[in-house]
Amino acid sequence: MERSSTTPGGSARREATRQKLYEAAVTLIAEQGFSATTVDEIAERAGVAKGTVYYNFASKSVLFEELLRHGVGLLTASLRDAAEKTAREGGSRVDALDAMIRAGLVFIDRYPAFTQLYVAELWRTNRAWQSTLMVVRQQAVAVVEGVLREGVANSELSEEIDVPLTAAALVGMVLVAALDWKSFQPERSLDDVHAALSRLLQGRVSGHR
Amino acid sequence: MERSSTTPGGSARREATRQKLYEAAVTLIAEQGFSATTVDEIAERAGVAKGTVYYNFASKSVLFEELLRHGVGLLTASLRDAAEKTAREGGSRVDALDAMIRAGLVFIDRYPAFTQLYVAELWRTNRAWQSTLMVVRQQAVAVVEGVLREGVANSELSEEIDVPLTAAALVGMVLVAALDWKSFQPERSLDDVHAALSRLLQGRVSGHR
DNA sequence: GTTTTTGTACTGACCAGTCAGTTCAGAAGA
DNA sequence: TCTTCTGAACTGACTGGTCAGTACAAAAAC
Repeated sequence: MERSSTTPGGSARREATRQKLYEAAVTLIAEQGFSATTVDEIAERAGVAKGTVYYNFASKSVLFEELLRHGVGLLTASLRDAAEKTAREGGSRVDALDAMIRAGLVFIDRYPAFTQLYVAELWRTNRAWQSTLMVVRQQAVAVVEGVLREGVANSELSEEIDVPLTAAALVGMVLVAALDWKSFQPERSLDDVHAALSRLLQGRVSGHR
Repeated sequence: MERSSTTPGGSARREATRQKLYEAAVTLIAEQGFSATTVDEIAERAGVAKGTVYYNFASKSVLFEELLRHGVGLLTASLRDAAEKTAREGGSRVDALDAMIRAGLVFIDRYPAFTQLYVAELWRTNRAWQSTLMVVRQQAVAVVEGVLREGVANSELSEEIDVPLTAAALVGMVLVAALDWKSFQPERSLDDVHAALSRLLQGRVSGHR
């Protein structure tokens, strides 16, 4: 009997196989892109037969879509956690943003391939999984937007800021800086990178003022 | 007689054909990715025969590499212009950064497909044109780094900033915000977007201080 | 008369998806 | 405990289609 959808229930064995396939697919697709990655490669890297891929997923693109959902789920949860923890501990909204920057960096540090793949596919148009991507993007950005809005509401942040645009810009700042970090100067520490971005967030770039 | 390398010289007619091919390729690859775009499609969209593609470029990936070089050349020139113009008019380095943000937005506004494609390919590893990308990326980021360094040198900017990382973060901020603008709220004006990013750059996000 | 483009046809490699058959893990019976 | 049975999970050779790149003769363009 086949399943092949977003099935939470499933034997332990099956779940393990799916996990192996996710891991194989994420690195290969990050390196080469979706179309340049063959199902045979994914199966080989995961150490299973090609048929197993199709036993577990309806198609190559379904595998990819579920991979996306899975990964962004992790990211969103981690951002939300960071924001809530800050709030619980009585931090300001700017502190929450800062904590989210760090959470983003930690995520990218742990799952660089996923991040790479996400960025590469996010702005493509005319692709099968377009709608999935939109949903999934909105989930992540919405967390940032939420904190910005709260900050504006309690006038901790200027009410002139453009919430959606600023949220996108912040996400972009972290994303690109982190990918650069991983690609071009991987020896640096997370704290280092975090400090640099924090400074930018809090406008401590200019010398005086 | 064949040519098919980075040939600056070439008849006007040939140059026109190449231009048509660039334009066709850039939109198709931005939408679908490199591997999912066929040479037949590119030829058809450009309104030329398939043989013409191979008369003008050695292969599909050579066409793509030259496209990259061509596009980033335009961007780099435009950033440099903005920085120099500001300097000539006696603006500060922060003004120069602001002008470069605007130049970046103008570029993305004019060549959204190229930008999309560039972002999608930049962090891929294991691809044929990897080295081309590295060179080309460095060209663009170097312009921003240059201005930051000058700012630090004349202590207009804090000497604690991390130049390469901050440059990457700024580029990312503009890139992602602009792609979001184009993809999700294209009705907004360039000035609007510029104002939001400018505010972020100058730390005018917090309400007080 | 030389360069560039056209159009069509072709080849050979590659690849997503299929399917008939095999293995496995654990339940039911002895 | 050991055997048999069952359905879920997995296998890998195979198929049909797609596509990069080639070939080339004839026509435009310069």
